[in-house]
Amino acid sequence: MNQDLQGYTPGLSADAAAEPRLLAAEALERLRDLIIQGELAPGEKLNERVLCERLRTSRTPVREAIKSLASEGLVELLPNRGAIVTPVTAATVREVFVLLGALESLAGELACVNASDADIAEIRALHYQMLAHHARGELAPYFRCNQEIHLRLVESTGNATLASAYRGLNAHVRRARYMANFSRERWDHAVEEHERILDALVRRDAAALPALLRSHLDNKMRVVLEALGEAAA
Amino acid sequence: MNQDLQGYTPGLSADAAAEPRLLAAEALERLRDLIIQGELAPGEKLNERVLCERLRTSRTPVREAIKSLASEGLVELLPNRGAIVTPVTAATVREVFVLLGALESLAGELACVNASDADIAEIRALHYQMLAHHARGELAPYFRCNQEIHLRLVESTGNATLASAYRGLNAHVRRARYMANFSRERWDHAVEEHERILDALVRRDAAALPALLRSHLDNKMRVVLEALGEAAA
DNA sequence: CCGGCAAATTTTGTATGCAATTCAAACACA
DNA sequence: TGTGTTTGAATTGCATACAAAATTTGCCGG
Repeated sequence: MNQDLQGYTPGLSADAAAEPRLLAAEALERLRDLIIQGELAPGEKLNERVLCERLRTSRTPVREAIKSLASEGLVELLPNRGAIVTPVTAATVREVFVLLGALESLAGELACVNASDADIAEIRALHYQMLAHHARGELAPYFRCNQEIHLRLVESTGNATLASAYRGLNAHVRRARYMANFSRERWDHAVEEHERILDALVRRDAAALPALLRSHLDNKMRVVLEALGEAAA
Repeated sequence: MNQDLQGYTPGLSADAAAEPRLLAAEALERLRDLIIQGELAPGEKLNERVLCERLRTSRTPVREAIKSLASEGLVELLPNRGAIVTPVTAATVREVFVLLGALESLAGELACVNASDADIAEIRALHYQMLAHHARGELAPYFRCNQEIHLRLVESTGNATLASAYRGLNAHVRRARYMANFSRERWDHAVEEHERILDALVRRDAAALPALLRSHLDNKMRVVLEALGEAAA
């Protein structure tokens, strides 16, 4: 439901001379990153003038970006009073995770039927790459692989609407995730879950995969909620 | 040029009477309705100047509305070339319905646990109202009741994120629905399904309700796809 | 010192001007 | 006649000017 600029690959030998990029799209992406990485804190007021200086542009693109972010749910609009970064509460995190669980569960079901062998092979490769990062204790690269695996799984369903919805919701989670540093034990457990998930995917076991994904998401949720200082359900 | 014209008419615009509503929000709503009701046809190009005249406003609110609609997926942005109404293809309709099926299924599960007795009572009342419209063959009011029931069900889960995602996707479906005029037989069948759905909800039967909703959505999808002239899966 | 009112300032919302890109039509040339 | 080019019009993207609303500041009376 959010517009995605996924087809754009910045560094791939495209002619660097021509730059048909729109300022508004650029502003949208940068603001979204600022929010996800917490540089714009939850609840913080977005001052248009300040953002204009930061993004080196005028108010028009900034305002358009803010409107888009509101549609994605990352900011809230207060009529005649501007916009604030959507607060991250335990309640909303729980809501998002429940929804993501349903989405990934559906994705698992569909992927078993629709994913190509190449899709699965790529996911398996990413899985092993992730294992390597886990073995070396490289947290940030592990996270990237992890994200990539989940995203690829969703995309392998061939349902672009599902993938788009997934990306939008995932932005919320990634924002919360930034606060969550979990224990080695939790980490090991998550990796084990991924082993079982990959196994079910390779076997195209549509009966098992959805439940595995849902419970995996459920555990992720608990970790994040703990980090938020709230008791998980 | 003549600034007097803009500040001139507090009472001339038809809808001006009461509220300090924002033009951008108004434009967004009206454009969305125009798209959903097919007055702006799928694939049609959105000309800003034309829309400005139609909505009696300047380009700024219109542009912001278009950006928001793009985030919702109702229009597609073509950089430097404006925007078009997102085409309705059998493929995207199928995608959206599959997703909606998962969402309503989840909603059913959650509603059985979280809905208040008052929520369920209200849904039951709407159900009987819908039955009345069905008995009288009043199609449009029937649709409204139907929509309202599904929306109330989703909202009764208490998961605002879920409800928001549902509303967004539902806009797409309603747009397709406008083309679908189904047979009396199909209609009767849909009503029967609603009977079973209401029954499961009243019993808070979380084991049965999700599957009922999913299959209900699946049938709705078939009807819409048929109306689109495509063979359903 | 405090609370409430009012002017001043800031900030948002809207309209419009200007530049750059795209689209279309006329034209030149083979 | 068909094709490529060029030039003009229309449209989009961005910046800015203007108006309205909200926030802050300062003043006054109590």
